[in-house]
Amino acid sequence: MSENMERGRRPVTAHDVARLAGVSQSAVSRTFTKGASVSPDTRRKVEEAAASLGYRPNLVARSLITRRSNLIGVAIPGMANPFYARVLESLSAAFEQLGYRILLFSMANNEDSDPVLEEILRYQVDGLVLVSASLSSRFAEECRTIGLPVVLFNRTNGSTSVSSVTSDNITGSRTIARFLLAGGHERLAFVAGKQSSSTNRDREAGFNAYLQEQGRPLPLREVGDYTFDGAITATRRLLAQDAPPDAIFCANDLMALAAINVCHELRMQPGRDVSIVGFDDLPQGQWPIFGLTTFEQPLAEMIGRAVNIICAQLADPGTSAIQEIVPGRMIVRQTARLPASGIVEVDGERIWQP
Amino acid sequence: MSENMERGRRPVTAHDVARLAGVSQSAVSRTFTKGASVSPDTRRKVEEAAASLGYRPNLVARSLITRRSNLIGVAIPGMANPFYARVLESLSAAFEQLGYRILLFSMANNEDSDPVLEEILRYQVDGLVLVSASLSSRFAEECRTIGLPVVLFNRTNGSTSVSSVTSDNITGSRTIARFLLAGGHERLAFVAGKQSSSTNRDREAGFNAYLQEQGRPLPLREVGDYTFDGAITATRRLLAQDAPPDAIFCANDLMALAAINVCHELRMQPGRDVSIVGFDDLPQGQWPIFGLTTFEQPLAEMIGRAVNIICAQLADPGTSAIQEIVPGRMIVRQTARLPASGIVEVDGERIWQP
DNA sequence: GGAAGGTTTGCATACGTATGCAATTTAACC
DNA sequence: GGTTAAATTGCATACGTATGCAAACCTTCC
Repeated sequence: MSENMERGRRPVTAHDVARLAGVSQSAVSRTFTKGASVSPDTRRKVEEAAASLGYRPNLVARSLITRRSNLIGVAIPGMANPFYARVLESLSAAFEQLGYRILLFSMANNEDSDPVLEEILRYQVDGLVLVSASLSSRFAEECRTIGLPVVLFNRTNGSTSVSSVTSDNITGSRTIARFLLAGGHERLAFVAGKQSSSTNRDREAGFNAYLQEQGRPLPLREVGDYTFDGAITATRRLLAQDAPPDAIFCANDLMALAAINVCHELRMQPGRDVSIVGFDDLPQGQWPIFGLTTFEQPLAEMIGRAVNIICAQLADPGTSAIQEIVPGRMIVRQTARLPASGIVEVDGERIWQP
Repeated sequence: MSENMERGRRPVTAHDVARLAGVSQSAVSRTFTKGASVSPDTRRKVEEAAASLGYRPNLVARSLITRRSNLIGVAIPGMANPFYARVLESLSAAFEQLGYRILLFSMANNEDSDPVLEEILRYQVDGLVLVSASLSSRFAEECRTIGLPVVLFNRTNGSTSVSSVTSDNITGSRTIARFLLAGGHERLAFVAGKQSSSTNRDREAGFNAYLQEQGRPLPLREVGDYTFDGAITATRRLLAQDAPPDAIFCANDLMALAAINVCHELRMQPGRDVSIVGFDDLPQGQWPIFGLTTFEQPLAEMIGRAVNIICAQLADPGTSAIQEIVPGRMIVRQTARLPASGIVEVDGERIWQP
């Protein structure tokens, strides 16, 4: 109780505890290792000694032995988009539940991610979640070699050799196209996200595919880069045209909120003067002032799948890669004119089911 | 190039590289340790061998020796409040610049933080940033004993023995009170944040103190708990009164945005029918649809100070604790009626300087 | 060419814990 | 009480790297 009070003292180790408790270091280790064999008597002695010295097991040393760090590396783009903030929070909560901690890596905007990954791997993380980032085939191979579970979140890779979890972007955007046509819109526009992202590719493809199937022309198109400011500019351009669109599908909610802001500037009312639809279902979109009509990305479900994939691979490194595509729902609020039919209410949300 | 290709192979170690390169393990270590003494020749040999084997230094083993993990523990509340998302992102960016990584700990809503800290310390983090969390004196003492740099961010502790960085909440809220009175408001209201937080205490104290000094009655008061939903309820109650307030000071921006949403519901226009003021200066407040008048928390500056405190203590554990209070500015936009004078424009922002 | 000084290298050990193994103690049972 | 099985314990070693130390090497200068 007294000798550990000086500043900068050498940290208390299992040996110190063992000495004080009159047992071996192994005994100390075993009392702190769940499932090990210790008699109630020694356990008590050890725990008392540990408490009196303020002993705390050194997880770094433990990791070196067990080859498990209990860390999950998470690479995530900036948190300017609230969607990513939610992803991180949910991931953190889910993994903490399982006894894992999050080692955070911010990916400065979609630069090459390889150097960052190189760094991550040195930390001996037990698993890796790449949010909206891609994985070079070299690293995919590398991770498989060392048996490191990896999952791409909200992004797919070309190859099927790496696991991924996405929402059903194609069906979602097809549904949006169908919803807008059913609502009697004539002149559609699409505000694209980052051109390099798989989500944008899929959302644009699904949207355009449905329009073409219905013999409609392709939508007007601007690029908002998945950012608020980008979408402000894009929407202004769209609405300043001689023949402006009567409906705008923004490839994510953040951009849709920007579009609503532009409407506000122009004294236009979303849902009456022009329809705005997003993709994500952010909490902000539910705010009364926005009331955003959007296609849901079921975050909780997606997180659950991602965690399961990691756990499965952790339990058996031989588990093969899997591409999960989680279906979502069309959430109807006030920013888009409604179709004549198909609106149902499901646990507090209005859903469109064609 | 060939033997590391099988799945689940034992990871490549410095010994393997040494053997292939025909040097000692020490030489390998030294080539990967910046500032160590290696001849160009052996360095080349080692680097070639390392590349061909795909060697990656094991930072866990290194940490065990050097007693530095290059990890900074960050404990942060949920990210429903965008302010925290920004804090995390900025912290991460700042520390990555210095070669540190963030180990993330979500604090489920203000439960006792001690068990979480207990856990953090086992990971041998080099520093600790507690965002809006307090530190029991027991742990403060503990951290000092083991020489672990700690800084409270956006919260102060009672004691001066632990470092903290906050914005100037008292001056800020005094300024808001003065601003509202100068704008001719008669009937003020305050929407409080979490009662247990030091920021809320200070903001309420400063606001009330100025009113009292001016011989004004205390404001109406509701509690919003720093949450959007809480502030929705609080604002509705305030505005439903027989004699509703003509100005509402919400203790943070998130609640102010909620208040604006309530105004929208009630067909009231903020800045004309009622004034709304926040505290934070979130990016969302700058959105055209909100145009929130607020008192700034200068995030970049605050992050810089926090990082500096950690670094100073890292360099010299004897460095004494310091309480940093960073001044902010009153940012004037559209949600509050303006005083007759004192508005100036500073790099694109309109500031009120009484 | 040789001495002095600097640079590079390998050996051995340490970091703090987990764990296989053998020895010992305890429990169980007839 | 004696035998067998089970539970507990300590010893010794391993994890992968960094580093003090002394030996080996190279450079420089007279």
